[in-house]
Amino acid sequence: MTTNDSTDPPRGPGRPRSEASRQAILTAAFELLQERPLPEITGAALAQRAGVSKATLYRWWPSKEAVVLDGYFDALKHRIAPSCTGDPLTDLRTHVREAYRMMGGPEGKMFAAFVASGHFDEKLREALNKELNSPRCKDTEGILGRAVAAGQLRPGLDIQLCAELIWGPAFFRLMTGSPIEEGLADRVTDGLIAGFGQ
Amino acid sequence: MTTNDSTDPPRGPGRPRSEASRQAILTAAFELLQERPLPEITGAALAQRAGVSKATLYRWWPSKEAVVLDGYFDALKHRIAPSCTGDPLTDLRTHVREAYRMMGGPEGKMFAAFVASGHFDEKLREALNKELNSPRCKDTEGILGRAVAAGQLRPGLDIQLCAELIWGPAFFRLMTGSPIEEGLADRVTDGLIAGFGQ
Amino acid sequence: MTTNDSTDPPRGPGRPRSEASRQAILTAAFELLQERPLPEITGAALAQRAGVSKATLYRWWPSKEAVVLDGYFDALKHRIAPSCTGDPLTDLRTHVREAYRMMGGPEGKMFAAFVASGHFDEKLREALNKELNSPRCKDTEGILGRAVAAGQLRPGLDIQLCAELIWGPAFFRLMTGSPIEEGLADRVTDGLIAGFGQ
Amino acid sequence: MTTNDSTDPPRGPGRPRSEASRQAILTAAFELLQERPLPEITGAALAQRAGVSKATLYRWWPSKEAVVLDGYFDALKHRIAPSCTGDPLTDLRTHVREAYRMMGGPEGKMFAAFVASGHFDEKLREALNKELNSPRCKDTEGILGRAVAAGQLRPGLDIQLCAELIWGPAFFRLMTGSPIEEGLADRVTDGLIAGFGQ
DNA sequence: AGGTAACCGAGACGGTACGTCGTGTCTTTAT
DNA sequence: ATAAAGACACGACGTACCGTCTCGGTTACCT
Repeated sequence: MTTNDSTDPPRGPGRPRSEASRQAILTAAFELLQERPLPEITGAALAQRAGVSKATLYRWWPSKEAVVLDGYFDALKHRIAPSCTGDPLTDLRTHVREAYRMMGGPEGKMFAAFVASGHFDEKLREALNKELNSPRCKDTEGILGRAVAAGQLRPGLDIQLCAELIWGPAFFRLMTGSPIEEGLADRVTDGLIAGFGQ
Repeated sequence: MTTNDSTDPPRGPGRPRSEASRQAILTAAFELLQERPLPEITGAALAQRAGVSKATLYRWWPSKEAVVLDGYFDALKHRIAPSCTGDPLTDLRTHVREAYRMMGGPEGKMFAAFVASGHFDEKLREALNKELNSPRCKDTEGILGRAVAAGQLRPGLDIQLCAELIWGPAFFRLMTGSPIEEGLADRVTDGLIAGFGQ
Repeated sequence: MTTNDSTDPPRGPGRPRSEASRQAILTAAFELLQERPLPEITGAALAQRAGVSKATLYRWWPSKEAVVLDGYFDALKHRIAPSCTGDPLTDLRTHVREAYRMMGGPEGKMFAAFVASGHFDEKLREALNKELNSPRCKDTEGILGRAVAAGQLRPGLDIQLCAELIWGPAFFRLMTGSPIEEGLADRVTDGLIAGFGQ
Repeated sequence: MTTNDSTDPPRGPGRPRSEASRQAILTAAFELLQERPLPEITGAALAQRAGVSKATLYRWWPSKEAVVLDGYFDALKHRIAPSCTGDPLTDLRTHVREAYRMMGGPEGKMFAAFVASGHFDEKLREALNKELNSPRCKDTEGILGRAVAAGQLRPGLDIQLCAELIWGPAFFRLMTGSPIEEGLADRVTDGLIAGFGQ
């Protein structure tokens, strides 16, 4: 969440932080996250799986949720880089497709668990917004902006709202437990283009 | 969730279930729900507040979440009855406004807590969908259908999708912790009418 | 313990106590007593086995221990009737043998359970003393008295003490969990005769 | 019972067991034992009195009875050291007097509670036999043996039986709830010496 | 014949103790 | 200083049993 960045070692005295432990913890966290629902991941199990003491966990992270979230972030190298072909509408379609594919897959499962947990944990929620939700919305808004600029979407479009209209159904499905089926992304995109295109 | 229905007393032998206890429990549940976040509501506190034994709680409900959800349902007499003025578009606007007002207020806070908890509790989620989410979407779809029939929205409109586009941003805001401000409902409605009206 | 006597019916108005239920309860109590240790006999199990409601138990007995004790008494028709052959020393030997055989068998197991429970339950202890312990000691003392009178035991013998010396080892074995083996009774009797005979 | 021995600290890694907690628990156990009957001593009360968590109790002892028994043992420094004046008969008299005084006093009350509880708890019974009953009988037998060797008791005396004849009445009184009055010890000793002396 | 009263079964109730589990902290020795 | 090991205080959990109570119904006596 905060303390886990393995940046810059301008070391003072004493034994340095074990990079091996840090990696083992993050790996263990992600493994457990795939095996069982978040509330069933205990600090003890996490420590044992990583071959690490509980104290080490709490020395570097404020809570077990923070650890697991970092494990999730760490395993998440493939953020949705907004594709950029030149045709904004194609980019949009691809972007939404990828987003919905992710939300409908195992990663979405984890994401939903964090969103749910975040409702009772401010820190967690903020980290999640900062690292995932905000950038993703910004990406979407960027593409929408380019489409408007290219004259493919109506000028004066409420871009921020439009981004929320895109992500909204995914959240709705995720949190109500409905599946995010194959064609949903295109239905959303088509609908919006039909409505807001020109 | 299931057992709480105070319907039909075709009694067999034995002491009948205490209606007073049942009501006290539901009331206590709703009170506590207003006072603190769901995970901080304990079974013992619930029982004590209701002047009831813990055993009585667990005799009738499978978990404290179920109790609290029932308390929430019980206190929820004012479902959003879809207003029906005659003008579908006005009805739609009113409907969305009311929905967003609810989602943005204290009741939405509780609702969000149940949605979040439901992610880790199938029973809870199903009850929530059955009692709230599904009926609300049906209401929305009904209004949209009438608007289409009245020729105020484009024929062939993907009504189910459109309902999700309406509810989606509310869920998005709720689960990311963003406020659902005053004008959001109208922005959504206006946007959709602008896009899908004719 | 007290209320269970099925004596004299000088009845007033109202439905009379069900003799069938009373018997069923006592039988069930004794059956359960043979099946499991006393603390594992619950009021509910007792009632269920007897096909009776818990209320009926508590209407007639003050506690479940009292019920089970009555079941034990009820099944105990063969009190050790002090044999009386004419030779007091032979009678004594037979009496002690029978007493120790009982204490070493399954009945002694139950008896010990009541003695143990009685330590934490005054009522229970008193009933046990009144119905079993006192009469048994009286029997023993009677035989000892006859032996003294017949000049077979030393005159001036402390008869009450002697009875306790006879019963003492049995209690000692019972409460320490040591077995009461075949020959113990005779060892006790022989020892005492050797010491106190003349 | 087993785990409480504060012996040998050949320590490995990890936080060592808190000696302070251990002592506080044993002290609390003994205090409570003096205040109320054993079955009314609850695990929670024990923990609270000792300023310790319930988990710590159950980490080291299998049951509350075991804790209390250890508390009892711990407070019991004054085992009846068999007095040894030179005259075995005097020693015997003193030994029995002390034994009966103990059994008749408050310590005997506790002892009886453990004996009673032990009847339903094998572990408890074994610990009690190993720590108290067996050594005490061995002491008695030792004195009896010396008396026989000194020619003060009849040769060939059944020493083990004789020890049980000595302890038997004390158990009898204890478990039937009769008082162990002042002169009982001497009556027993005198009776046995009269019978088995020479 | 009808009334009254004590009984019966079923089973829900308040209360209390149980023993377990998870959290985050603290205390050791070893690196 | 940091690590593993693991003991610790705290507090919630859900279960079990106790003895009481509240129902609808059932006998019996007593007018």
